[in-house]
Amino acid sequence: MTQRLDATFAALADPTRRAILTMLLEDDMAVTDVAEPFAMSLAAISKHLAVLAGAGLITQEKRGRVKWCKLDPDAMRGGSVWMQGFGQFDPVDLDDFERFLAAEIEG
Amino acid sequence: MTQRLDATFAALADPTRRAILTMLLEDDMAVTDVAEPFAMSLAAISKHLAVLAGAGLITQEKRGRVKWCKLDPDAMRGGSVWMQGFGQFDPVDLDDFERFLAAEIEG
DNA sequence: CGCATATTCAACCAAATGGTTGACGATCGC
DNA sequence: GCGATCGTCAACCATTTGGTTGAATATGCG
Repeated sequence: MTQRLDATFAALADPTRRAILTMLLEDDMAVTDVAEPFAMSLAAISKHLAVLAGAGLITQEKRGRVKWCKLDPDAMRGGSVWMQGFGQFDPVDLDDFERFLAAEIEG
Repeated sequence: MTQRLDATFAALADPTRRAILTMLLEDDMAVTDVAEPFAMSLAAISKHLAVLAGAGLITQEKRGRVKWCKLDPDAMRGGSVWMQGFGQFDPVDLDDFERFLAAEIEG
């Protein structure tokens, strides 16, 4: 649980990766197309996508020679609930947060 | 704006720092007391607190020789709104999210 | 004053991160 | 089959990160 949050937040801590996620909000994309707007090698983007996939924030499916990247926003739920528990700036399921808190403390 | 999110998410990506934040949810604490439950040097905790303060997630006020650490949950709002915009798992101010999105894309 | 407590600083270290380039393995289209 | 395209792998590099220790700087207490 803790490691899941580690992965989620670490993945989101990079501006390139957040930009990729916003792009995928529009539509699923091939790796090459994801890379196109960035001033960075395809290999670098490929690594970023691997990080996002590792955190569960995207899924990748290879069809033919192109690998399609699809946003999986549900993977953000854990982190979102965690943050909301602190801020209380938005309605939040307190039971959810209590469980996260407990898991967090026992490491 | 982007850098702010960088700092927020990077700060939250470490389990020690998240645990510290949950401790501060209870009450304000001195640095030494924050460090007590961890199997790690005081200096290391001091650095973690500096990271949290740098991200605005806590404030530190020195009174006498002890430095009090106080949770500042409002600093989590930006990241929380950002995540909610993706997941849509909870009510969110869509206008807020649109602005974040725009800022994110132009880097 | 003199000692203990609270916290940071500085130097150092190992490991992780974010990037590069070049070669490579698949797959598509002609 | 062949050349172009899609994507990853491997090796390398610089920087950042998360930790250590030991010395230094305040501040409080008797």
